[in-house]
Amino acid sequence: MASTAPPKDFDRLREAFQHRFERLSPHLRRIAQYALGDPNRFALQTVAETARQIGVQPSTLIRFAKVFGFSGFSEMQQVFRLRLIEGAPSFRDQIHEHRGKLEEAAEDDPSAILHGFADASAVALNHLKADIDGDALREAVRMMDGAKAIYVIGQRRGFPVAAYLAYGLIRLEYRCHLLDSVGGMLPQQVATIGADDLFVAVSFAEYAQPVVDVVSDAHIRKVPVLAITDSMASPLARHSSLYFVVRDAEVHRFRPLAAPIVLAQSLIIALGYYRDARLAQAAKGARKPAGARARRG
Amino acid sequence: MASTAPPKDFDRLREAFQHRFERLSPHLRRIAQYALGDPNRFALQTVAETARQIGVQPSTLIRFAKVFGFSGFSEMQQVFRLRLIEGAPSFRDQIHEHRGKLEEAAEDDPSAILHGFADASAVALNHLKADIDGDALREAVRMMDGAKAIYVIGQRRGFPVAAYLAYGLIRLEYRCHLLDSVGGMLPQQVATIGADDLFVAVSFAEYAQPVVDVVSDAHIRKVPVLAITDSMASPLARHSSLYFVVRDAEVHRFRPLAAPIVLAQSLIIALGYYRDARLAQAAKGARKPAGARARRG
DNA sequence: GTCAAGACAGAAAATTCATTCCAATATCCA
DNA sequence: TGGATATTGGAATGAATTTTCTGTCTTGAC
Repeated sequence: MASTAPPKDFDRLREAFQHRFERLSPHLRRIAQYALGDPNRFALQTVAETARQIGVQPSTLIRFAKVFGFSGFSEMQQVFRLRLIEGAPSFRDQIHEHRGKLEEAAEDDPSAILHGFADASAVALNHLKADIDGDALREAVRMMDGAKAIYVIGQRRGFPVAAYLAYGLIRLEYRCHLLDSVGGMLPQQVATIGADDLFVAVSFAEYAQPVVDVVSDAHIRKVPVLAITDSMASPLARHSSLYFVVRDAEVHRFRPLAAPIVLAQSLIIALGYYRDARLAQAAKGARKPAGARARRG
Repeated sequence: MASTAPPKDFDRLREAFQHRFERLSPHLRRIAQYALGDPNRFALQTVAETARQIGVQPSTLIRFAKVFGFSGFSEMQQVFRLRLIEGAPSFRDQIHEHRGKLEEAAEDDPSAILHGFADASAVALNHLKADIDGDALREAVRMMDGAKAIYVIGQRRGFPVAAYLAYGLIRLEYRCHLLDSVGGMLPQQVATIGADDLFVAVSFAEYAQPVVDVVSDAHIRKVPVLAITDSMASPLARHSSLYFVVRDAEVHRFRPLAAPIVLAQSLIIALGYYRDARLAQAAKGARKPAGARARRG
């Protein structure tokens, strides 16, 4: 076994785990993963408990410790325990420490910026809960589920949201295309979209012109449009069949994206349940009259 | 002995300690004091160790536990240990509580899904505030500001975050490229990145292989890598110069993106302030010796 | 001043736990 | 395909730790 001196502090041990990870056997890898993935639990559980959770034998844990130069598991676990005692002085203290200087002198303290921005985002999430109408969500889900194909567009600040929507839709196995303007063929792409498709647009002030153009074009051509935007007065709101307004207060000259992202995720989740329910219904209905035809290739 | 049901969570136990403190015998008081004064240590030490530190006999600790309705010392210590495992008292409990009533009763109610998911995201934001180290943020900002060019990559769930980072960096007028795999030239693109550039990677479990490959390739070639991922055990953590771990609990089979998004936004904001400060400094320094040359084309 | 009730110390017992060792299995190389 | 090496599984062992138990001490009341 490795006779090198065992790492005595957590950071070194973590580095050792990460450094030797590739050279470890499968079981030992899983141990390393578990230990780094949930170090607190690892610090407190007994060998038997941890072994059972990982799905290895207790003896494997001892071997693991010895590979890294410890005399046994307990000695290695001690490093994890010390981190808990000394490393994290106290959650409570840290929070209080920041709360004092939170609102004011934030500019040169990244940590304060993070705290402030996270708080602002949390506020935005509360606004979201209050603002979004349940019926509108239901209708949006129906629109997405019923579309032959879904085209998603968003630029600048809206692009991440659009990207998530496209990702989620594809994960749910909907036919979905994220319209970037790679190749500069955006208008031509949009021209192929029909009335039984769905257009999903995400745009916030100041509204990116291509998105506005594409949406109003779609609207004229009777393509249903679902919009996520930041004001009822937005050009997207005017030209869409259904839209969600997500208010965001500006913080540090930036607007939180948390609220629209959460809205997008919620839409995807709701759509997933909706589709599952529809499929279950269809399967049940089809079983009696026409035989087993619940799934088709 | 008190035959009342023992407090099962830390907050209740703490209250019980405080409430009955005056009525305790001297030794039991000292135990209560020690336990609340250094709960982490109390959670980790053995009966013998704690007894020696307090200056009482081990059996006194068992009696202490029984006074509060526990079957023995170990059972009481378990409450202290759970607190450490689950992080700050509230976070995980909140998620679990909400998960119970919100996740189940919600399937056909999009509004409930939105509320539940927004709450879960808010919890994730609290995690974020507690987890992210201020020094690491500072270092990340320095890395970004000092890089000749910044390359951002992220796929699947990480793509929206990567997209936001790229957007923010470009808005701040940093030289930045978002690496999508359009055209399938990803490895070749990466091969052109040098040691004075910076690589920013965003990836969560299950880690998209191209991102992992690209990061480990960059790491080998000594290109600094800044990673945003979800575990210390992540392959990104292994191969990066600096990484942020953003934990989030799965809700409705989807993981909230709010926390990594907020982290990304905070990084951009902090970077903006940092650059402004640097430029102001440079302008002031340059004004005297060499005339007005604060900005260069 | 004595008695009673609770608190405490310390050793002994019981339980739990980490560790060891060997057999069995899987993996790799020829 | 066969052998060799590395890896894993599982029961047995031994150490450590919690818990129990009994006797002693302190405290307060009558």
